[in-house]
Amino acid sequence: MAIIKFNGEYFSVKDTLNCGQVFRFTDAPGDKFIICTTDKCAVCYNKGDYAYIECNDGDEDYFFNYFDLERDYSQIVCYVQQKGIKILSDAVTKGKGVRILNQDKTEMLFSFIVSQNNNIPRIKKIIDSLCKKLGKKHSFNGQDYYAFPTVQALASVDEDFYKSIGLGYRAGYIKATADLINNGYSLEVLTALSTKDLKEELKKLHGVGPKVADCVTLFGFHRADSFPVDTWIEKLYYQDFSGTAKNRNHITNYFLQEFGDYSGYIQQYLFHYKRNGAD
DNA sequence: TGCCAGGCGGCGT
DNA sequence: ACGCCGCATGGC
Repeated sequence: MAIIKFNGEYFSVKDTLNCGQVFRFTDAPGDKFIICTTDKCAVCYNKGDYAYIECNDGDEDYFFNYFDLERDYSQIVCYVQQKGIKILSDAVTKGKGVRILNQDKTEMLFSFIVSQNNNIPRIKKIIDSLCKKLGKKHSFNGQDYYAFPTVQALASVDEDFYKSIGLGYRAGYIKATADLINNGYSLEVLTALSTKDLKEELKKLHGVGPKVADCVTLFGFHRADSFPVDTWIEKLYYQDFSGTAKNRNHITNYFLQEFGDYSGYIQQYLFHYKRNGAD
């Protein structure tokens, strides 16, 4: 067992998990969280002035990168506060421990196809059953968990299977995308593209529109010049920014112009603030 | 119960 | 390019 100990000022495990970027985590006793990603697992928590990550020996580098620990978030928070926008300052004061995780591209793509027009508890449930039914069983800390399915496993079942676990009309999207990637389509080669081109490329996939593409560029490729607009952010834009743009694409463009390469971080602070309350 | 959820594809204009 | 509609399911 390895333990990563990291200054907790800009790393709140709880806040990082509760801003909608990740779905495979559960509560554990003692205000801890069990986090699964790809085929790995860790127990994470804050205690005193520090955040702790307990993982298997050999996974330290993976989780150091996963939690984006090489990045200086004080500089990001400073930029956000210097904008002088009240709701932003409030959001970042409340959520300065939010980090953007470096997650697996494939896992993000399938997870956010599942997420469309869906609610977070249900998204978590569906992804959990995908892993249980199609993922490889592992154990960590004496407890069983399941890896995110390989694309081979995802492609090995038919659309009816996906309907049977509650995916509804998204079943066809998952199946089509699984087949495509299993037949050789590579997400990794897309890394060479600019964020704009990357988004356009992702949107060609069945079931991937502007919002899902923005989530994949932000959470899977760590492109912070992305600003996903979902129903929460849309409400916030009209209520708290007195926005006048008429559709979600325009809202995205508004925020990108305002916040440039910091857009993705700001989106997370705002989403966290809006969904978890201002208290 | 009815509205809503980290929207998208298809279609008409 | 833009707007509208149907869509599966279940959380609350």
